[in-house]
Amino acid sequence: MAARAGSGTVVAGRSTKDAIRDAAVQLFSTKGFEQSSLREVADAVGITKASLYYHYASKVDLLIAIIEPMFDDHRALVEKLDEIPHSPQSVREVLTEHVHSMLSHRTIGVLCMRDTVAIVNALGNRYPDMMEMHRRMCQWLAGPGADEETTLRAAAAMQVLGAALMSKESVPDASEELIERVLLDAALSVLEPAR
Amino acid sequence: MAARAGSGTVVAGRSTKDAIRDAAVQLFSTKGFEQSSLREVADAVGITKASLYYHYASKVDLLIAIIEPMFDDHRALVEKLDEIPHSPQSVREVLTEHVHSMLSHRTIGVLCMRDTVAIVNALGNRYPDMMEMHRRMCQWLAGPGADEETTLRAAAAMQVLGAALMSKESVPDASEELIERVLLDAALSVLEPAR
DNA sequence: GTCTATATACCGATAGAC
DNA sequence: GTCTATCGGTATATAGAC
Repeated sequence: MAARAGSGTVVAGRSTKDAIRDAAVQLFSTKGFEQSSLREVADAVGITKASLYYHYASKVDLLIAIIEPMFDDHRALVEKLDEIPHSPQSVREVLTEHVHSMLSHRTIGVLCMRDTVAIVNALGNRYPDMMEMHRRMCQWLAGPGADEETTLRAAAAMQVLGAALMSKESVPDASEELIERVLLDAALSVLEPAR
Repeated sequence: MAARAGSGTVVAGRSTKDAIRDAAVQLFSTKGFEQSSLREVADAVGITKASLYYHYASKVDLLIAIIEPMFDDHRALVEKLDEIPHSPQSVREVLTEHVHSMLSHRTIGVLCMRDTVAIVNALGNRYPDMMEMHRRMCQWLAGPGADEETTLRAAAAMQVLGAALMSKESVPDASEELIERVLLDAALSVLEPAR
């Protein structure tokens, strides 16, 4: 597939399939998954809806292509947790890995954070463990036998790391190193009880 | 179904209009605003879609009836900020008022947090300042002339307070007093640079 | 206030020509 | 790979009887 002139907008080196995914990320992030029609995605790419279906079998398949890499990273981390003993050091390591993983998926961050219901609705059947993963992460973070305050602090710490997914909006020019350092420190301080 | 004097039919002390709103909150929170049809809302109440339109002029009007109280509280706080000088004490007071306000709207918390894009899309024209309010709050919290780290810490602190809106999921049985105390302390610790 | 019935529009998805 | 054309379904919203 080479670059084309006229109404075609395919850039050399980037396949139509990738262009569709990128346009969909942009659209889904601003308008939401359900609020965006495949006709709008196709228009943004410069093709028709029928052509889009040549590359993706369904709207959900397109969403999966967008979400799956981040989802796989998150699952890989969560499934390790059972074998990691809960200690101040391991907490720091797990949080570091998590915030690092989130930063590497920043482009789809807003989509994940602000359109969660639609995504869960669309992918809930395909990934039944989707909801449980966040819960397991919070639970491990709180530690065994955690009381209500500790559980709440763990949930709040996860919220802090969620700020990484929206850092393109809040601090667009900040380096990943700064974001990782600051959010890790912030999350750790949330986990500590009042001084 | 006992009719009462004046306008409005009352079922067990609750008007049909209120019943519609409550059913919509429940449905929108679990399925999302756009994924929920007015037919589903009407079915949950036990009326038809056409009857629902007698009480609410449109789907967006129904959403407004749900969201507006929280939105008004938030705006009232944000519009005071210009006159509040930035000090450790005023930061604590503003955060306290904000988390208190959020806790009082916990029933629509999940809807606001997990379906933001759909809500902004539906109400964006009606409330143009919706997006800006969060930004102004973050900016005030960071203080005048804030650098990137401080700005990021302010955004993360706001994320922590957002945990209040999902506390029904994370710590269903916790008291409002506990949640308010813990999240306020957590948010304040996020704002402080590394020790 | 609630109903039945319907207008109108757009959606996801498919068929088949080129 | 991309197109035109269309199917079947469902959505919001309305009209008018009771």
